[in-house]
Amino acid sequence: MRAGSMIFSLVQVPRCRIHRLANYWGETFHSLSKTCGNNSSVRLLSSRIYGLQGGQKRKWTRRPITTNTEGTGSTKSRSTKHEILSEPILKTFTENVNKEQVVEFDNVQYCNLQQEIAQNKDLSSLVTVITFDIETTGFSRENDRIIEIALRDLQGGENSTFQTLVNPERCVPNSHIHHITTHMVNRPEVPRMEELIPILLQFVRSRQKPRGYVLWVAHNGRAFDFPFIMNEFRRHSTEIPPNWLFVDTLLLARELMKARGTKSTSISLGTLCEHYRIHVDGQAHRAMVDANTLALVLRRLTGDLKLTLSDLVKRSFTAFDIINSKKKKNSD
DNA sequence: TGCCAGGCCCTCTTTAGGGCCTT
Repeated sequence: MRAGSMIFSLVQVPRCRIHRLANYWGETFHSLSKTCGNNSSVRLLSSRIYGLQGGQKRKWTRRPITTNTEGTGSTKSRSTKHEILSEPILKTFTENVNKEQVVEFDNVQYCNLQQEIAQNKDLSSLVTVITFDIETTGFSRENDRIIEIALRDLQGGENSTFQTLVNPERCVPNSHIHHITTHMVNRPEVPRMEELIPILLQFVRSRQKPRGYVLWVAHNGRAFDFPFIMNEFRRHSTEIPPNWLFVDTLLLARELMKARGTKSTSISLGTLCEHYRIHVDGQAHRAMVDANTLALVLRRLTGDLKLTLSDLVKRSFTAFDIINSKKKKNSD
């Protein structure tokens, strides 16, 4: 059986009043634990793009890059072969992606999510939940750069994940953290951020529902991942799509801690994994591994907090919120 | 010389500071 066909789509869930996320995603997460690292993904680790502006033709090389990945808590060493996949969807990403399309994408009229929530409607046909993680050259969103990005669409199915190294065009000083070296990313085959953004937008677009929203989930995303992504977009004169919402699992973990009256407990992703006895399948601090781990943590957190998809949307914030809070703080 | 990230939360608190979390 193909892994993708085992994934339980959110769209297939019958409408009901109580939309427990844990119930919705039960099958999805069950499958996730089996399929992490499988071939239901789009990897973009070896690419070359020409002429992003003006819809010029671009070429993609098929140059496999091999990286060694150490398994956490294990002496086993795995060799992962990264190369451009040949699925039709990837062809869609790599052909005819230009800024005009992105602008067209931004002109789409989205549904009124608040109204849908107020009417207690099932949001599963409107919201795409994506866990994601980035690896960077450091903590500074201004001075550091993204060197790896990975996404997992929780509705599963074919091409539900996206991962790639990113060429930062600078040295990587913190390889001891993620084991991504300067040599691995500073290569012509590895896409630069300005090349990657249109493809990333196209991928997300392929996963979202008609007139729907995309809920990005990251751990400590409010302070780190989301502003980092926003800065990269700003640097390359691209606006964050208006239908992107963000949820921070660190805030959910704090909420759970508070509800339980627990204090002074670590709520790092690693500690949450230990708490929930989640097996990390691969090397932590690699984007895809952490995005997969986060998907499992999210399931447990939303289950413990008894959150529906609507509840999660209510706890989300927008790029505007992040910018606004920063401006407000600066003016204080 | 001192700083070199920044948002959120807690507390010995809000006219502030320290710790956690992300790489």
